[in-house]
Amino acid sequence: MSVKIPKAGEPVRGSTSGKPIMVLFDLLGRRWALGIVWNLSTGPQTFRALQSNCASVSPTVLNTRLKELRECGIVMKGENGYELTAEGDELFTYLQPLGHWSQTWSHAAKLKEDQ
Amino acid sequence: MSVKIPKAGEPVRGSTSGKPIMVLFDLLGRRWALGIVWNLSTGPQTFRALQSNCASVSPTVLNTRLKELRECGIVMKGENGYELTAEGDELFTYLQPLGHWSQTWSHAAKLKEDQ
DNA sequence: GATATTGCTACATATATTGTAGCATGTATG
DNA sequence: CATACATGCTACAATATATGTAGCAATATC
Repeated sequence: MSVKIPKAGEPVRGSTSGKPIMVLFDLLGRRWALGIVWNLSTGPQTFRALQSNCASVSPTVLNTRLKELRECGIVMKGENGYELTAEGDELFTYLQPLGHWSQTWSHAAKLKEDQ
Repeated sequence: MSVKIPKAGEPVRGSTSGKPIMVLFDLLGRRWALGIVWNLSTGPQTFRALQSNCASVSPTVLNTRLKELRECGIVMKGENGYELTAEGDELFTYLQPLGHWSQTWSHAAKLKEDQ
């Protein structure tokens, strides 16, 4: 069974629009996809390194995600293992602000929980 | 069976760190979560409206996602259906640039495919 | 009080993810 | 050369999640 990889301009999992943003969301809305991009932002990593940084990801899924991300031009295989492409790097710059936001969000969530 | 909802500061699905960004990624890395936030950014929507905007989402999953997003303070129920909270709105402002980026990305992917 | 719309729940089926084992290849070490 | 270790996977069973369809209860509309 081959993995369905979202292609630009093509419908994705039921979305008949094929809107690029929905294609992207479909890709990133798979387990560990965001985490992989995030982890690779600090530089190339071997398969095993990624595996231990993405805590509980199974090699099966890691490999599947890496395949998908490679086919979509976000990740590539280099000398030192897997790394972000120029595009992947650009994507990361848009993801990065979420790091800071998530902290304030998490803080707010905690306060609410403590009430 | 209750849905495990990521809580700030708590470990998530095997990630023992509980880093906020990983908590957020765990939440957003579930099917349709990103799409729901995106769709709600234009204003409140009824359950059924959301359902038809998120093409193939099943009511089961839509309801599960909405519950999760509500518990995490990103979505709330208002007079006119579901809508983003102030925090959700803020999250969206960080997501928004991805809309434009996804278009150039999709374009690049197409060119590559055509070679 | 009949009809329509909305917000779901139920449930069977299909798909995705996890967790563990382990193999093939490459490189370093005796 | 042998053997030991790391790396990049694949296989596969068990479990969790998502889809698709049906339909029900509650409210609004005629």
